[in-house]
Amino acid sequence: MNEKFFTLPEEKRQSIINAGYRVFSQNTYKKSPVAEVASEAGISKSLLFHYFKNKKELYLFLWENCAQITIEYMTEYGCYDKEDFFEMLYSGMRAKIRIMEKYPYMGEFTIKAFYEEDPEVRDDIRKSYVKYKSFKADGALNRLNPDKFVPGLDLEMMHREIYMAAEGYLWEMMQKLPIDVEKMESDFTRMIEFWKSIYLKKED
Amino acid sequence: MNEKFFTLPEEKRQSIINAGYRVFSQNTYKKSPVAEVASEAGISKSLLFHYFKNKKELYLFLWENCAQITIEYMTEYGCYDKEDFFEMLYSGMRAKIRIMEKYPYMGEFTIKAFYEEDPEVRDDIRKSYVKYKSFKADGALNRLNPDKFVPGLDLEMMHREIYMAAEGYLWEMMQKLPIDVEKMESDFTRMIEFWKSIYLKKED
DNA sequence: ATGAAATTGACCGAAGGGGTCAACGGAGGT
DNA sequence: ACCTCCGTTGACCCCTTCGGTCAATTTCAT
Repeated sequence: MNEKFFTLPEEKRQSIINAGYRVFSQNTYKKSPVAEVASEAGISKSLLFHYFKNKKELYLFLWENCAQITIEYMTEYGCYDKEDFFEMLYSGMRAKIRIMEKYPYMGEFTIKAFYEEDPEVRDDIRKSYVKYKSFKADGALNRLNPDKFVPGLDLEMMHREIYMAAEGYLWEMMQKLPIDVEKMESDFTRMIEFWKSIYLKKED
Repeated sequence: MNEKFFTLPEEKRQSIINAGYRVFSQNTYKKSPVAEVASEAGISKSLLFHYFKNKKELYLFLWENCAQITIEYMTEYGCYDKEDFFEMLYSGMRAKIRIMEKYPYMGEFTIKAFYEEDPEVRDDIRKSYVKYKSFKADGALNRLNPDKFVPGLDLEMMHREIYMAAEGYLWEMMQKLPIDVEKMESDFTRMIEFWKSIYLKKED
């Protein structure tokens, strides 16, 4: 891929990347027209082929970029170094919302790419995935201190439940782009407050 | 559309329908090849065009069929006539799982069709949607009796929370087809038990 | 003005798309 | 044995789309 791409003004690079995520997230790899990416980014197809030597390279760049972005934001919002469970939840959510704000279709692209079956890219996707897998912020369950929660609570169920509700909410939001960042933050904050109110032990 | 389609053996009709849902759920209307539907259903393209006079007719039939199926299952599982909130949740879930079992891609197709922008079908989709809208099993919130729940609980939040968790779970399941009906039922049952345990007032 | 870099429109060959149609083959009637 | 009907198909048509190239034009710093 052409190094010139990285010297492009932020705005232009952004629009190319987002056009890519949009197109590839709504079509399979094979049926995603490079021309559509170009025109949506406001440049000619020829120029796009000037930055990326072919469709595959563009696609794989976008894929690698997902991981980069995610790690970058997660680090910035301190998702890796929170002690308290709800704190971690909160910062994770904020990171995710910011990503959605800047790259609305990245989430869907990630999933679609992960399950992509086209032999032209499948193996590269798989290979690159294991490389980044270790960055996942797992082990939140172990960090839960049972003393803080209502007695007898099934912590694993609670964790699953919260996780799924968050997924469900994000999924719902993704259906009707563009997203409303303000609303999402306040919705999520309310939800976390709600969870705290029912799951945390009352100290009275 | 050709009436002969309805006299087809159940199995064959099924496979055509499912092939249709699969293809149209993973591509936009325009980029869904009729030939792919046919070959996946195990028949020739010509024969498919014998049953449906063109692509649009096939697509709209599948769309109408979604509503039919949904209403049929919801009725069969008594989703419209349950009094208790958790009972309703349970029967709704069972209906949904059975649908997913028989028509794995119907859910995704419904959403995709709903947001389809292609001028060739958009208006028909919209029009047909309002026709069925009234069948939605709404108003579950009003049916909630606050006395049965823990004092001070925000019922609306609880409702939203449960709804989103269910969505999140179903979405997760849909990513890795084919579905495991047994597992889904037991997962869901456990989740409902969990919700009951934390939201319902303890009578001791 | 000049040369290099950025950017494009026109173009190409291949593939894929919706839809048609003549023909095939088997079941049933005579 | 022959005909007829009908479910079914493969080959075909014509048009569009796609990935990728390239010569030509525009932009811009010097």
